[in-house]
Amino acid sequence: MKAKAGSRAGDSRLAVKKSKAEKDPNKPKRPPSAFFVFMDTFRKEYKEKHPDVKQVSVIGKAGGEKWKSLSDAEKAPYAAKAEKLKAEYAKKIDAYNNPQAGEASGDSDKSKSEVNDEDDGSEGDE
DNA sequence: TTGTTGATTGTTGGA
DNA sequence: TCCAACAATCAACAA
Repeated sequence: MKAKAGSRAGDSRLAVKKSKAEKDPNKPKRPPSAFFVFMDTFRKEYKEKHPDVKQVSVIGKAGGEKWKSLSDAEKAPYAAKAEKLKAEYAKKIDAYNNPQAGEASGDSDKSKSEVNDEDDGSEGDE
């Protein structure tokens, strides 16, 4: 799996920093994948167990190994959250691609929709 | 002082 | 269909 990682490592981030200024401020950021959602929690736990370890590289490796050791059931909650974020990202991207669509609808004053995504009621899936 | 690097995986978007 | 770019994090080092 390192085969692909090799390409990304370095080049991608380098481009990010350089082109960051050229990025569109209105463009929504990509939603964190299930792995990143897991990492958010994992980092906190790792820091508690290893307060001396502050190297993100080390935490990243540890998180990667832990992630692989997790079962689908363990990843489920993280994947579910990632999907939710992905759905919100889709809406933002749609608004970004069609900014007039939202204005034309006059949703500006009506901040309805969204929000309720927390308890949309689809929880009873399992 | 400010900016980049280091590593991880997943997801998305473009070609 | 496949590849490249980008998402968070933060100490540490370099210019």
